[in-house]
Order: sequence, then C-alpha cells, then structure tokens
Amino acid sequence: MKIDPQSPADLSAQIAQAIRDAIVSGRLIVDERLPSESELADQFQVSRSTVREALKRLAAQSLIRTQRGASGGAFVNRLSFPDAYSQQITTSTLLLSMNAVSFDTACEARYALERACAPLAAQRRTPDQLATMRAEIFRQAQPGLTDEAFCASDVAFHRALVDGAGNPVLSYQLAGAVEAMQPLMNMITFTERSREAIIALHSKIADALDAYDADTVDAALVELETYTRQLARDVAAKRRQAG
Amino acid sequence: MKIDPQSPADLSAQIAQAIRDAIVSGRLIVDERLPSESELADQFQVSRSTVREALKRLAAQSLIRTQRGASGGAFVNRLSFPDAYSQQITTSTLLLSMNAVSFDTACEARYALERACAPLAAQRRTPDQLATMRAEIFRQAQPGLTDEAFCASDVAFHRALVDGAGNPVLSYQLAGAVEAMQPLMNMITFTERSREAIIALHSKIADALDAYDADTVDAALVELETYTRQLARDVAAKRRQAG
DNA sequence: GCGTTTTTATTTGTCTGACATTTAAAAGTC
DNA sequence: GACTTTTAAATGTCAGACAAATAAAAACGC
Repeated sequence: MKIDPQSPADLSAQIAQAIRDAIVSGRLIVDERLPSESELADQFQVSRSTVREALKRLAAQSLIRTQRGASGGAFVNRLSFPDAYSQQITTSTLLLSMNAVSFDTACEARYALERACAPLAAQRRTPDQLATMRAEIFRQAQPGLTDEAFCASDVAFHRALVDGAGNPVLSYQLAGAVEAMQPLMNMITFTERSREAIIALHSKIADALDAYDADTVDAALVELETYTRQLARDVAAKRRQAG
Repeated sequence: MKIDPQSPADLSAQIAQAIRDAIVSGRLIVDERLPSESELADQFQVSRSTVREALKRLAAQSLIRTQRGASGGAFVNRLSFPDAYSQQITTSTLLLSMNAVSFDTACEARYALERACAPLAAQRRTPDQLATMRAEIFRQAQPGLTDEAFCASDVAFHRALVDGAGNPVLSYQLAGAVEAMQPLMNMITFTERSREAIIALHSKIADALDAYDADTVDAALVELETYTRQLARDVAAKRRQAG
C-alpha cells in the first residue's frame, strides 16, 4: 500500500483509498486487524491525525469497526445485509430529494422492480410473511391513522411482499427503492377515498399470494401503479389550480 | 443540532449524524456552506480535530465537499447519479463477496431485476443504445479476447440494455446488481462454447429490442439466466470431481 | 494451587497549539 | 483602470499530551 505525497488529493483520502483497495481486493480479510494508528502513521509517513481521518472515512462506509483498549484496534468489518440496507436507503433518499426526479420516474422504477419480485413471492411466500401483510392491511383500515403511520404501514406491507421472494439480494436492492419513495408518497395518500382504494388492492395482492397466483399479483401491482401515478397527477393539477 | 456528551458513541460519529440529519431533513440545502471547522467546534463544544473527523465521515458518503482558502469551507454536496452509482457498486460488491451469497441467489436477483427493465427498454431504446449493444456483441466475438475483457463487455452490454429503459432511477438501482456480479461471472464463461451461446442470446436480445418486441427480449433473458445458472452448476460439479 | 484483585501496557478517543497551503478579496502601484 | 502585492480566512497537516477503555500479566489471599 503506497501513497503519493505529491498528489493534489488529501492524504487522508489517499490512505483511505489504499486501505479500501486492500479490503475490496481481498488482501485484508474480514475480522483481520489493521495495524495500530501509530504503526499506520509510520508506514504511510504521516501523522496520527491524518491516519485517523482516513479510518473515519472507512468507518463511515462500514468497512471497518474500531475497538478501544489493549488488543483493540481497527478491524475489517463484515458488511452485513442490515448495514447495506441502511446505506442503500440513505443514498436513494438523498438521490431522489436532491435531483428533481419526477414522481412518475421514481414510481415507474419502484413498481418495475417490485413486479420483478412478485412471481418469486407468489411461489415462496411464507405464512409468516402473509400474516405480516394482513396485519398491515388491518392497520391501514383503522380510522384514526395519521398519514405518516399509513405510509409507514404501506412501506412495511411492500417490504413483506419483497421479502416474500426469499432472495436477500433482491430484498437489499429493493430496500432503497421502496423506502426512498415514502417521503414522496406521503403527499398523495391523504383522503379517505384513496386509502380505501389502496387497501382494496393490498387485499387483492395478499389474496393472490395466498393462492400462489402470480398473474393476479402482477395485475394488482399494475393497477396500484396506475392508480398511484393518477393520484399524483391529480394532486399536481389541484396544486396548479390553487397556487 | 445537539449532541450528548454522555453517550457511549464517539463524539465525531454523533456530530456526523447530527449534520447528516440536518441535510436529509432539508435544514441544510444543497450548496449551502457549513460553519467553519472552528465555529463548529465552538457550537458542539469539542475540539477541531473531532469536528474534522466528523466531516471526513460525511465526505466519505459524498454528503459534503470541502474547499480550501478564503471563502472556502464545507458545502453540502448534491449527490449526483454517478456518485450514487459508484457507492452502490462498492456496497453491492462487498456485500456479495463477504456474505457467502450463492451464485444462484445473486444470479436470480440480477435477472429478475433486469427483466423488469426489459419491457420499458423494448419501448424506449434509442438507436444509440442499440448501437452500443451491437458493438459489444461484435467485441465479444473477437477470438483473442481475454476472459476479463469478455466479462467487461458483457457488463457494458447489459448496462446498455438497462439504460434503454430510459429511467435513471432504474439504471442507478441496477448498477449494483449488474456490476457486482462481474467477479462471480468471471469464473464461468471461459470456454469457446459458452461464449458462443451467450453471444447468440445477446444477438437475440438486440434483434428483439430493434423490433420493439418485449416478449422475445424477456424470453431471451430467461434463456440466458437458465443457461448461466446451468453453466455455474456444471463448473461447480467439475470442481467437486477434480478437487 | 486456585480464584480474586491489582497493576500494567496497549490502543483508541479527545484536546491544544502550531504551522503550511490555498484562495479570494482588499490594498497598493503604475 | 489594469495589474501586482498584501492580507486574512479557511482547510490540511503535524507534534505532543492526556483520558478512557480493555485485556493480559502480576500480585495477593487462602
């Protein structure tokens, strides 16, 4: 692992990249201990502060974890699925909020991906996942539910659907798409009428999954997508009229 | 923005989280300048080093960028699609390499997602994307091509397919799935015979996209998935026999 | 000899103060 | 007025110190 002191980039960024490369390429393996901060400072010929800044960069990406005390240090972290989920969600949320992505585009992407899970879920869904979906549908029908709670339940329902595919890689990929849409969806599901329609489609999906009926699940998801995008258009039109 | 000095977690992690929350919630907007490191140190009642470690964490997630000199400082970064792509790819690659995900599971996820793009791509693919795919097919047929180059071309072909859907959110989501599979695919496409079969299916896909024929694209992708998974099983069996 | 307690060494976490470097704006010069 | 020089502000880096956590080693009591 070498760095170039002449390079314009920050030393801490270079050091972080050198260690990152070592991890990605497998020269450093999971749970292996990195040299101590002082040793790294010696190796790279920089101060301990610079090494620390590099290590914090890696920690922010969940590539390493640190432990204090004797026989402590920095260890290569096993990137767990939950860690990857939350990074995926943060990134996706920021990407949508900062780049003027239209609701239509985001919605299309989300349902396209979700429909990809549907046939697998129709084969493999467990009774447990089905029960989760039913419970969320029941919650969504409660009269006093706030918009935020309704949307959170909506997310939980769709995550159960995705998890039904029984493929952790798919679940990980979909986490961002489903969760990042929530803030956008919050704006459009506030009337009694739209909730009713959404709940009806959720029930249709759950029934079809219950019956291992992939085609009906797909049809219901298409309906849900169409309905959601229509709702968003109506809301936008109403805004234009009012404002 | 407040932090709790009694908390067990690192101060720099807490400060990073506080600023991250401010960005995600919109209290800090794109291109806004954060207070200088000294001012932040005063606000949070910590030293400048601790503030710097927090800022490096945020920089590692592309949430801020820094600039030296007068009127420099840390600025909230617009998370661009390319930035998000590369983070997605790094995370996905590490997730697969560190978690003993079976080839079958990863392959299933990848093709499920890719098939989700196919109908859209069959409607919207541009001549330019089609030309890219043809060029990659031509390259794949060159006799002297190394395995690595073949796989890189394979990735480029599939990215063009995904981009054909004309939905940047989909392209972003798929980047991880397609690219992270490359190291795994590298191991199984080394015979002349398997290359030939793959190229034939690529041609079938390109032809079908040319004809706006979504069903044939889907069928070819299913064939490609079946063939790829079969190849992987054969390779695994041969390894068992040999080893 | 064994279990408990104390000490010690190591390592990360934090602080302080200093200097180098970069950069834009202000001041000065012709 | 255009150009050059100076200055101030900000990040980047360094060195050295102490605090806090932690595991291993040493000491102790029985």
